[in-house]
Amino acid sequence: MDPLYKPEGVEERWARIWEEEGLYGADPYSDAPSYVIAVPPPNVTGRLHMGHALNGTLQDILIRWHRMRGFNTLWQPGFDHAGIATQAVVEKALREEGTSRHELGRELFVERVWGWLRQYGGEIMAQFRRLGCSLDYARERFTMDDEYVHAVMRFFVHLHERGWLFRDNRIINWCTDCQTSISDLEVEYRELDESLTYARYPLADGTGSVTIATARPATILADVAVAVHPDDQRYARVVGKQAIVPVVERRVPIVADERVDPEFGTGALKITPGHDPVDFEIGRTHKLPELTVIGFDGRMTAPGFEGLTEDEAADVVVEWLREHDQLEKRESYRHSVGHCERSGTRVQPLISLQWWCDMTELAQPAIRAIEDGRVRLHPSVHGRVALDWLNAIRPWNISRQLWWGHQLPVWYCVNGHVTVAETIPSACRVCGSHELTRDPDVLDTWFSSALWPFATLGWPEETPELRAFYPGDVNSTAREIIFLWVARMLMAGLELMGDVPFHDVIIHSTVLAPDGRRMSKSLGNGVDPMDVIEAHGADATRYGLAKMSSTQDVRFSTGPIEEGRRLANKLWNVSRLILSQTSDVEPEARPRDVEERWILARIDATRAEVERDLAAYDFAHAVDRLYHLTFDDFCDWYAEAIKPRLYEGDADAKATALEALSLLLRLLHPVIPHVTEEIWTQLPARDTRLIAANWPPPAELYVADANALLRAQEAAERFRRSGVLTPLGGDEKRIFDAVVRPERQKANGDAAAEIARLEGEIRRAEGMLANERFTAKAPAEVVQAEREKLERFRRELDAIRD
RNA sequence: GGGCGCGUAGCUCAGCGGGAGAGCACUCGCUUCACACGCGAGGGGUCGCUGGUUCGAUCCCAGCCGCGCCCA
Repeated sequence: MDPLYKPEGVEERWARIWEEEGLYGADPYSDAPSYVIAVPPPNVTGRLHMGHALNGTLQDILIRWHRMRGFNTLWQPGFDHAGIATQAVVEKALREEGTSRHELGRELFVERVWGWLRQYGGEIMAQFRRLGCSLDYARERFTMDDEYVHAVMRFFVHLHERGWLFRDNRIINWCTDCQTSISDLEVEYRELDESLTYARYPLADGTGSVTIATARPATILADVAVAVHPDDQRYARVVGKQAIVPVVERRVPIVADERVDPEFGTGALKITPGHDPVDFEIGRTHKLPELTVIGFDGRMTAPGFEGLTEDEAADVVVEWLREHDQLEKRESYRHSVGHCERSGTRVQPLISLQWWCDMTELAQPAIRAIEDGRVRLHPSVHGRVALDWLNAIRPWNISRQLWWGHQLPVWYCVNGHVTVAETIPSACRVCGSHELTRDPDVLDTWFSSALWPFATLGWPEETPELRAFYPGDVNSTAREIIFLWVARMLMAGLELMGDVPFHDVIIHSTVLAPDGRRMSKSLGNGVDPMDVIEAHGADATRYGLAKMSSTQDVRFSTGPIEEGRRLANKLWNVSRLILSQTSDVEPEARPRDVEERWILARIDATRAEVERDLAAYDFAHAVDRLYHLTFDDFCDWYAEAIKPRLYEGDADAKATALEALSLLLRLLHPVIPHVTEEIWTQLPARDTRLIAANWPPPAELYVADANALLRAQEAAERFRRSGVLTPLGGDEKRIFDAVVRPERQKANGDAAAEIARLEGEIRRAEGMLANERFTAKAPAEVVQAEREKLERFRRELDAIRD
């Protein structure tokens, strides 16, 4: 064994062996209790980013831990087809070839996408392998697999039969760049500095005018009303009258509606249902017409304005207002404006004929599941966020104007009837017409991901997998995915399977860039986890990421990763020490001396603490405990203390050391699997791979009397600090001599400093105890503890002075 | 605009009602036969600010100042 642990090669080798030996595989026929995590399906075109690496690490720690505890674990791998992202990638490639999807036509285009995916897709699973993630790779699923498509079609038909799907012209978020609608959750808001235009709308009866404020003057052309708040006294007299829209000179009603914010602008709101979501709602309430003046290319369609950009049209409108003395003022205005998160293009709210899913009934069981704790979010604050969203849930626009994805199982006949069917129908359900046209749209990607926890198991077929592995246990994901995935998986699972898809949802921290901002491609501040693995090893990366997981967002730093690397190296070296001296024995706990009972007790206590941490999904603390167990307890004290006996050839000490090491390796394995497996291989008498070894059971036998250890440690500290040798006897002295080796060490401080330190402590304790209000009001045990500390410091001081 | 969260050692972060912690960085001492990716010791903090509650506040409450995220 090399004195320096080098992960290169070792890690790849173990990852390969574990997978080849089938140790990642789940068994649907096993009698053991199952433990199931479905990986949040990464985008098939994506590459591993820090969020994936962190999430993969946490899930793998849980999976490996449960596997060692005897659970039949399934970590379900696979991909999401990522409609817009994948289509965009392939379209870009086509553009570079000088062609386009429209030139190819739909069928050829879809073939191209498959071809592209065969060549470049799915990279992430290889990266997960490199990280040591023990997904059951043989079970990889893709949301575009035939079986999966079947599940999606079934889901659509099911929702349709329930009466929750409808087709309607409603306002949507249109991306003029992607040429598709996008859901509310795909819109990101950005602050923009623009201007607010105040325009006077004359009253039709000639009794004056109403001034409105708008950030988008071009949409005046599509105004169909003016609205004011019903309680707004300023406008009470005009409600019910008519106003004349500038430029187009349209007479429109002035209505009262509570959704108008009296504080905004003048308190009078122009209503443009065709181009604003709130106006759309108000328009529907008041049964107003829905006019559109902007097309799907973002250009004006209004008569006389055709082809102009919105800004150009705005200039014309404002100029008209100025000429007609109806422009009151323009002022600068900062507001947040929706942009397509994919393309960055400003979202164009438009009215479009789309398929929608009414979510109200789907949401109710999900709300109850969260409320009654069948699904728990960690940290729990996210449960409330999810509930807020579910309680205010809105119809979901599920159709996308794309070619890549699940084409809607909807056919229209020449007579305008709609047929919804899982498989291609031969005739219209209503009139029997054979002239059917399939709806060209595809489903929102999240529509299919909602089925992930059970469609991957074969639903709607009743497979052994579905019986064995549903419901699952944990869903681990990033905060921004709560609504996109977690809530929708929950709703779909409850609706189709009658049970929650998982019981615990871990919302992990966001790993920020070192500069404290979010890692982003456009900022170029991202850290590639594969570079980190390359530089420090997968084990170190896993350790570091677990350490950086938290309820809070954490800036990425290499510190914790390097800590993991040192841990691996430390473990490697203490293993070298023990293995080099113990080739003639087998691991067995035969503790004879106090330090042996002590380390076994420490290992067991840490086991219990780590179990508590992991059960609470507190990975950072679990990992921290393991670090200190290894460095401080195992290496600094235990290994040093038993060295003399190892060198003497004490068979009991050797056997116990091997056993202690074997326990330590098991505790560390879920976090740093490669190095622990590599060392494990060299242990004598192992009958299994470490990945499949049993997690140490509670060992209450070794509740050790640690006083001798404690006194030796205190004496060591004092000696090193002050040069003062504390009189010790028996085990205390033996341990002290073995670990400290005072004959070879120079003390650093001096006795005077140690005396001063103790005197300070005594003054502090005396001061507290002299305070009558403290002794009278503080709990008795606190006061008592303080008295005992005082006595101890006095005793120590006396000992030094002697 | 609504909601949530964060400001603790030079850096990254724990702690969240009874003596301010870890890792890194820094200083000093160690060619100690597992490890210099090591061992030992040490310096370094009015725990964002201002009030309040309490015998006691980094921790609880209120306000303020910075920073961030989510939702509209």
